[in-house]
Amino acid sequence: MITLKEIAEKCSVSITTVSNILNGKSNVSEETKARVLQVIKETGYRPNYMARGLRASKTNSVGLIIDDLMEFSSPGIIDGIMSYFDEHHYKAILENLRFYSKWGTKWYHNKGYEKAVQQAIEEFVSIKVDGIIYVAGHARCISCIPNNLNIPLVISYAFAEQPGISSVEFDDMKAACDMTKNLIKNGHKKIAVIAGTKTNIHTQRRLEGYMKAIKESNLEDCGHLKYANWDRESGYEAAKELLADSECTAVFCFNDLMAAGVYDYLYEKKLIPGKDISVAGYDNRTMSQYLKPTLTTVEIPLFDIGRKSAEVILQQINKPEDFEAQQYFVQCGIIERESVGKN
Amino acid sequence: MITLKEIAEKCSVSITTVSNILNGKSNVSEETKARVLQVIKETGYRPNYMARGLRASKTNSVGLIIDDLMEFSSPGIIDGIMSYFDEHHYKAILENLRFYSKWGTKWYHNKGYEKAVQQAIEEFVSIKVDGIIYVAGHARCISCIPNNLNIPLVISYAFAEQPGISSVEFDDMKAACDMTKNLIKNGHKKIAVIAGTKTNIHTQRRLEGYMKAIKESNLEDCGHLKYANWDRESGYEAAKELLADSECTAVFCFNDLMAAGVYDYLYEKKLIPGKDISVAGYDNRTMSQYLKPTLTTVEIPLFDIGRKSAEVILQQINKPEDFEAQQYFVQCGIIERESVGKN
DNA sequence: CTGAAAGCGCTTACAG
DNA sequence: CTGAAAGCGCTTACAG
Repeated sequence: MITLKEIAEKCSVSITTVSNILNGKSNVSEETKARVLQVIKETGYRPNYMARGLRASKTNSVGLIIDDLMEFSSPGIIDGIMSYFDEHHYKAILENLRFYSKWGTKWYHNKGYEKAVQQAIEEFVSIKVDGIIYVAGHARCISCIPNNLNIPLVISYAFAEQPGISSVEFDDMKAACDMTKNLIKNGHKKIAVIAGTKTNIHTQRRLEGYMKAIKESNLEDCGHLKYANWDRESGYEAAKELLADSECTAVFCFNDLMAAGVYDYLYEKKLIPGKDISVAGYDNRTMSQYLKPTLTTVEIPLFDIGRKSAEVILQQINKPEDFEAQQYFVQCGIIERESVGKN
Repeated sequence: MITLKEIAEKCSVSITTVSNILNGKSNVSEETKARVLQVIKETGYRPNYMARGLRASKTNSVGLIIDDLMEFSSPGIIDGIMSYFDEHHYKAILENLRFYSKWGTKWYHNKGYEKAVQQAIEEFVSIKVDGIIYVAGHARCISCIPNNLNIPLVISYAFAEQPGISSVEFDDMKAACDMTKNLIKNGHKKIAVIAGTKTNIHTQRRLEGYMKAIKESNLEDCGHLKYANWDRESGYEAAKELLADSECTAVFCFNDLMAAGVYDYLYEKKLIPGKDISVAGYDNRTMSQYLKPTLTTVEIPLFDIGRKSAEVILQQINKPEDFEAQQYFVQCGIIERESVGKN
């Protein structure tokens, strides 16, 4: 591997000069600059990242802490982050905590997870990343970020308990409100809800959005609400209890998986989604367009959440003087497909 | 950040001694060792990664080059890699090439992609990773790895043209053979095939496996074969042409997406998969269990491919003397669901 | 505009 | 068993 020193020798200048050129300092004559740049190009010289990092304590890398890479939201967010990093020449170092794989769907009830996050942060501090993005597996208030952290950190897909830490989420409440209004616009007045787990923040925000839409449309909440636990089976069970003999003409499921469970129930009853009863989902998972009929759902802007997170962390790294912690919200879209019909 | 030097001062020993203890050298008395370890623990000292890397030119990190993180196979493979790295205290640095996003589904016909891969390799060499894993987006013979590469590299999900580079893939041929035999075991003698694109290696290997099963079962190839391009629409079109008035009782689709297209066609014709005609898929994508009836398919062991790739690269890094390039094949499983019935 | 020198925090022969 | 010293490849005041 060719070094700065060798470049300097080849050009008969000092290593200081070469370093200055590499770092875009203006105090070098055009003539030497051109000559040195030429040699650098010819030799294919690339600066030693470690040496630069050690000396300047700036590594152009940020650590990504991922609750679980296999969670449906993770790859999209990371993709967004990396597309931004690529453009700005930053590298991402991955720490995949694998919480779902290790501890099942209820991992966040296991307080051990907080220690794992803290260890990951420590690890990244030790390897001297310039900043950290914590990509959460689901929305929640995160309280395990050390208070004395002296390195930029932003939370993606969740938010921090303490002030001073930026986060970027999607506008859950607004999207639920929009979807409910979409249902109402289609003539539905009694809309059942299959929510997620009761204490979950997604559930709370979506419920709030639903209520807002009902209220703003001068309707009354029909009270047909069931809490379920986000999976297909629980959606099926909830549908069974909720739709058996209600007068609801539509069901709003707080995720696509539970909507699939509703489909299972309707299928059994020989009822057709979008015709006999309208069904709306949330998440726009890939499977939602393979359901028959296709599922009307809320699209979560994962890529944009990632991009924004990357933008925010690089701003905090490179312009710390302008930094001010904020909670950012990215807007969702409504994907209209076949499962919602006119009433 | 506390340094080695400070630890040494606190313990009144030399930094050499502390370094030796940290690196598990045996030439230190138990007494000093215990004392120093105690202080290290108390202070929460963590070695500076950059300094260690610079001096020892060993970073305990490997670069992951990903064709496209959004490809369905990528997260599972990466998850497997990282689970192994976690156990062995290695870090992964991600380079997401985003080929599908940038250049569409035909990116590998665009020779520019090879340059991007080479740049990514160069970049990783420059930042001094200990090794590189190239996670391909689909199986193929990769010919753009520099010959004079003096850093371990293994290919995951594809293989290298030149000798000397290990790869780990899944046993595509065997799985296709197994699935075909599964169909035959269910009494099907005329099995149509909806293959992928003609020159694709997955297509070739799966076709080979299909033929092998036909031959070993003393059946004759019914000749009902259509090449399609892996997506749902092409599966639909192929089904239309292939199943219109053939005597085939089963269709083997070379991926789940095309199988979904077959479902679309059958749905139109009011035919039921698994009853009127059997359908088999390949990939075990999430959506395959949301199709109705659920799809019988081949499960690709993504996690295991990742684990194995990680194992192979660490072996090559840490025991270069034992290294011998090999092409590894991980076995797939058959997921039997509802879309294949008795004939 | 240019360069000599110190130093980032470690590891590694080497001497004792 | 212990430590002084060189050096990994850079950046950064500082002097000229």
